[in-house]
Amino acid sequence: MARATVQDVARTAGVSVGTVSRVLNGSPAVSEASKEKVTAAIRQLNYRPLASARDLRRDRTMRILALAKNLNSPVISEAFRGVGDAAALSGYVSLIAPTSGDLEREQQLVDMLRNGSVDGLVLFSPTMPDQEVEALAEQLSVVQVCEITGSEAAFGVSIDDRQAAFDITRHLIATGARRLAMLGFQAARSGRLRESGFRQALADAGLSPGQMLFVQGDFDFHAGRRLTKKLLDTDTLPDAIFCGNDIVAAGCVREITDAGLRVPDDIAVAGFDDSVQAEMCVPELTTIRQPAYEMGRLAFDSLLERMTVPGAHRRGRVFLPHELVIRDSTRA
Amino acid sequence: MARATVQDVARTAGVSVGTVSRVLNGSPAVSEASKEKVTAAIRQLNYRPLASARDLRRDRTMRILALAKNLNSPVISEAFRGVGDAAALSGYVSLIAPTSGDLEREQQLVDMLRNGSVDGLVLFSPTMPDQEVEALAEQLSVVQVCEITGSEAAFGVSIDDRQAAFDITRHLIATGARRLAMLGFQAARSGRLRESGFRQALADAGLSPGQMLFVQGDFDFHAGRRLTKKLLDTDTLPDAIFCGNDIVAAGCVREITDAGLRVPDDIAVAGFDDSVQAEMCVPELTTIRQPAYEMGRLAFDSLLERMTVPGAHRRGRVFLPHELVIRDSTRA
DNA sequence: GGAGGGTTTGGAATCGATTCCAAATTGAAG
DNA sequence: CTTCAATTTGGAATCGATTCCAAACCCTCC
Repeated sequence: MARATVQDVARTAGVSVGTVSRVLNGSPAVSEASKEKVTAAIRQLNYRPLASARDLRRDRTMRILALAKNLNSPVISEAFRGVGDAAALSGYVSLIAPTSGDLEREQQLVDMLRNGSVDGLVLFSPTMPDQEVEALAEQLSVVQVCEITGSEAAFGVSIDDRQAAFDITRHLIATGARRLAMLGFQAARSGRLRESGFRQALADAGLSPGQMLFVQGDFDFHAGRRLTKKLLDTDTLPDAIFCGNDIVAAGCVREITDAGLRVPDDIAVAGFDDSVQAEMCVPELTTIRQPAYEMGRLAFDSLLERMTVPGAHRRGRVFLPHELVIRDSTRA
Repeated sequence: MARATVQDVARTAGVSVGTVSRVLNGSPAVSEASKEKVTAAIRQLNYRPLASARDLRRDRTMRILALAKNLNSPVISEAFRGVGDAAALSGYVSLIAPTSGDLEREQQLVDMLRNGSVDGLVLFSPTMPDQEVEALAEQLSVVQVCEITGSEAAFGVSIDDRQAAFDITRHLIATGARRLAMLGFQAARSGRLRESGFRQALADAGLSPGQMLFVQGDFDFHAGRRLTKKLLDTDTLPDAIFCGNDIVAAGCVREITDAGLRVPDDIAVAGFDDSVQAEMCVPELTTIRQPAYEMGRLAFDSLLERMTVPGAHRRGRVFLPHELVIRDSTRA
């Protein structure tokens, strides 16, 4: 049995297609009698309006798409929950797709916005250069969350990564650390900002940075172990290590512990993101909490305005407050 | 500037819409001269075919949607990678959306298949009852991965959860355990199958199960701690605990360690899934590895056949082999 | 130079839902 | 019983890309 159309419904209900459409869209200009006939016919034929026909005519889809390198990240999945909940309140469906850092796949997904498959786009961790993000946001409905461009040309929601790294580094120094190392991720802007905040805190305290190690590939548990091993193989050990996220910090702690040293007594370790891994770690990690859910909500609100108000193009960046969460991995 | 249409392209290129469409779709029946004019016009107008118009005419979208309660699960995100890679090879875009276990939201997303917003659906952890899944699969392109219905009415790819739980429990017994407890999740079919495998292994060894504790809400780290605490508060301690996944097992290990007991010497612990958390845990977890990526690939292949071959409706279940990964949390 | 083959092209019809306009119906008021 | 306004209805036009059919075109060969 083929799909029923609005024509079929009109025929079985004994009314015109106009009336069927009016019932479907809750127009008040329909008599009670027609409404019942149409509703009955719809149920009888198991009719659903075809999305492509409706989208074509209405020129919108009520769908948005979010893109991230990777869906595992706890911050991103939480932020996407925020996007999704806000979207649902306004009748939008939100979908997400991983790009795996593949530029070609990212382009293919961004094309879904260009060709009208979705009404808006949320970028969590773009692979394309900042300039392209901004060019895209210039003419289409795009917002950024977490990983945002350096300029004010587009719109983005994030925490102040530089300040957060500065805060947590200052905490490390306050607990007595003097030789501080960092395990970071320079491929992302947020990673570079965190590096910068780290350096600034050291400079302010009159200290000079110890070893700065940066990952090339995945910024994960094994990378954390690998880099820490390299760190421990040198003669002068650091007394504190700042890691760009909790997972890497967990790898770091693990490698230190396996080497027979103690955290935080011999070496303090700090993470970033306050993901569940921060609590799974032994000792539990001092870290930075990001208001990810709220960031997602805010991003959708801005996207909605962009999609619905003609000519609205919000620019600039919103930085939500982060929180320093102190746990046993850094207590003196 | 409004969106350019195929008409606009035809006008600026000085050809007909038919020719433009032929160029767009790579038809050979176009002269080199026309092709160039059209390509130039397309570039000049920055033209992209509108998805809804194309989808309407072609009666397919080249998009599929995957649904899961939750995107964090490492097995699901890996399986979805498999789906996505296989889909990309066939020119399909694959998207995913979390349902949060909310029936209404799930229905809204399933409607995207019903109304032709996508061509196929991959279900990872449905919230709707099995019967509805099967009714849906009966008439539309749906496949299940990981969490599959009990009957052969629909199609699904999974491991044999019962057998896997049986295998790992037998391993626990082989390393000397005699009083075995379990932390499980009965809300999911896979959870019940794992429970059944666990019980069977005990029965085969002539043992009777110790405490069987089941979570109500989230099956996460904190739930693992909470349940383990309850377990440790009784007078007769178990000498091995089988947990329904690695995260819960990590919580379990943590609670045991915090209580001053040792894993595996006092109590052995086994997990499930072989996620990165199994390696982050101290000691590292004995667990079951699922070939998640391969499961996803296979599921897409079947979905593709269902979507493209008229009348094809593959039924039944495919169980891929799992692997028992033995680590320090259970070594004698 | 013309007939016959293949190649290329134009343009109308189509997909299915929405919307606008005019026509039909209803109801109330006189 | 008319008249007028308000309500309800039918149906054609529309959205933009694809596809089919017929017409136009180009060669080649006799």
